[in-house]
Amino acid sequence: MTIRDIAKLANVSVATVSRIINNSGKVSDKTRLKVNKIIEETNYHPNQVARTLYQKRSKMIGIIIPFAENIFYSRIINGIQSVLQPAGYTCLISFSVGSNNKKYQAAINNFLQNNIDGIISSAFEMNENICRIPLVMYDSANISDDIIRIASDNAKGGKESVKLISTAKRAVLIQHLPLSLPTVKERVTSIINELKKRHLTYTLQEISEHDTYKLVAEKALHNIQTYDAIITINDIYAAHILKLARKMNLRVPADFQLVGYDNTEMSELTSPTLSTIDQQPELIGKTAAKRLLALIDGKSSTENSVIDIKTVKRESTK
Amino acid sequence: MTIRDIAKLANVSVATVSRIINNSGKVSDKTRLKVNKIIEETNYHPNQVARTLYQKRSKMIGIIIPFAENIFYSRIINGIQSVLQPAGYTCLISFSVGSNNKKYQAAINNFLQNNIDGIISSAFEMNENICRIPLVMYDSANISDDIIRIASDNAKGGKESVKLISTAKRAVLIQHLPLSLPTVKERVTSIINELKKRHLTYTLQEISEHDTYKLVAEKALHNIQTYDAIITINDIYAAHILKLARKMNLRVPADFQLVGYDNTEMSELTSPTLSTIDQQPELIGKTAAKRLLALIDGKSSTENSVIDIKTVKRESTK
DNA sequence: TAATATTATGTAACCGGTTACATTACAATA
DNA sequence: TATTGTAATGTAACCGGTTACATAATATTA
Repeated sequence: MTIRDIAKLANVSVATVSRIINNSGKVSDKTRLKVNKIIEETNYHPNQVARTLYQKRSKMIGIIIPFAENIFYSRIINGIQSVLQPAGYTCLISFSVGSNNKKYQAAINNFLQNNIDGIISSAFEMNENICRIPLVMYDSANISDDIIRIASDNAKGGKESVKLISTAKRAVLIQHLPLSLPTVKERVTSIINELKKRHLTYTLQEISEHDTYKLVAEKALHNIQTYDAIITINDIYAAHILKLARKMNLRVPADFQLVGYDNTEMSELTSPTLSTIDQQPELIGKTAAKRLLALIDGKSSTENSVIDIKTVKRESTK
Repeated sequence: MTIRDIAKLANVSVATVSRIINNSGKVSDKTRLKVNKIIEETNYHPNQVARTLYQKRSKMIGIIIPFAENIFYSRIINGIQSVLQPAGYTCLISFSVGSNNKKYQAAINNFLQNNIDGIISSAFEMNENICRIPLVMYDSANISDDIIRIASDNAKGGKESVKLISTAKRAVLIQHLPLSLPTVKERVTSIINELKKRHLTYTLQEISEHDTYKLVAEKALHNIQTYDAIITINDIYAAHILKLARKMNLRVPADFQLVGYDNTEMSELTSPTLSTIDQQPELIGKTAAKRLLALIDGKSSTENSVIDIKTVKRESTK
């Protein structure tokens, strides 16, 4: 069933049918009624592909997600979708791109070949093809002033982590992923500043993404008698530290305080429950989508959006 | 940059360029080299939309996901993507469809309008439009013999749950979502069969999706002195029960045994760690994608795929 | 060398929409 | 009534690919 079939059935031209479908141009009420009735009866739905070909607008947004199995990104997607779907947009998603540049380029090319209207992407390589279409980045570095970046308030997140364990007397252990990751850099810098301001000493311990949770927990507790508190990478790492601490008969927060990150489901299920920082990923996603839609409609500034974090005080800190 | 531009630059016809791009028909080596060089130099990529319009094959698969924030579905997506992406397919995903039939229909219509090549969907309403395109279902009822269904071995999952707590002397409490959900029905039926076979008594307790975790935990432990074991809905519910049990000074598995489902990250982080059943969602996703590709290529039978489960024995059972 | 088969290339229609422009119908005005 | 303006509708080109069919070039065979 095509627009020409409808036109024939209604004894009008394709232009008239198109006008009715799109509510554009002048059409008499009589004709509109007649055509709409036939559209209804035949359950006709215009083909989006044909539309896209001519208009170069696909009503599709390309989304790049580094890791599919990470709940943080799932929540971001949830936020994105909650804005895009009511606006009539569909999501073309490339998962598990990780930091694989080849996969990244393949995903972008695929988007471009499908006349995508815009891209929401995490960390990302510059490419002249991309810059021509609306782009919003999340969870990545501040690459250039021309590119909108949606990021959690990592500085505040770091500062609030320190506040949670501010009663520490001895040194604080900071576990972190490589500082080459911009979000990590921001957070750790802020943690250090706040510790210094409070005249607390600290030790940095860099963790590789390839280290097992178990190993990271062992590293955390190896010299635990030296420390009063651990600020670790996120809730999962924190939960593994708690597990090992239990085995070692260490009490939290009596022997040491512990701070996670992300406020995942498990952070309120551990014993003790975890103090943590909520990045509000749904809000990150929503904001990214809103900014992108504004950009597509040509009415957006290029300033970045910083998403507020929420401090969640629970039992693992004093 | 279009195929006509390339043809002009290379002094050949569009047909020749098309043949070269698609490796179809006869082309002399000389011409092929000349054209490929220009394609390379201009970084030309054929437009997928135009292709799709003519061929009615979009190289896109529509995926319906009920809940974006559920890690179980994230893992299924991961599995799907790991098969589809190397095969050159892109995923058009509708998240958070839940059991909202309106959203469901909208998603399907959107897929059809985009000339999608196939659909991977969870629970789903019949619709004459859909049946015309390749479809694979997961996590849903066995609607009809014509539709391929990929499902976890719920019967085995139920049976293994019982085996985990088989030392129980008193009754077993079974918490479950409404039996109108086909997967729930299968599992609970199997649990009951296995309990009967072992001459164990039991109580069924139906839980609503809208009940809070806290409430469900309270319901679970309300008459706990009556029970020796609880088989609950999944790991999250189980973890909440553990949390409340701790508060009530109940020991697990000494006072009662507890079985979760899904083998989520948190199941090895609780104290005690949770015995659970792994549905292997990545495998479900992979299988669904493979079956769909076979169906698209017209070389698939309509028989269902049952995905094996893995029993994970941990500390919450004896 | 002419006839024929084979290979290489080109032309134009097609996919199913949108829209610039042309045309027709009808109402308003002189 | 003739003229002009406006509303309604129609025609055909266009988007950027693919492919059936036609034609040209070259190789093979008699």
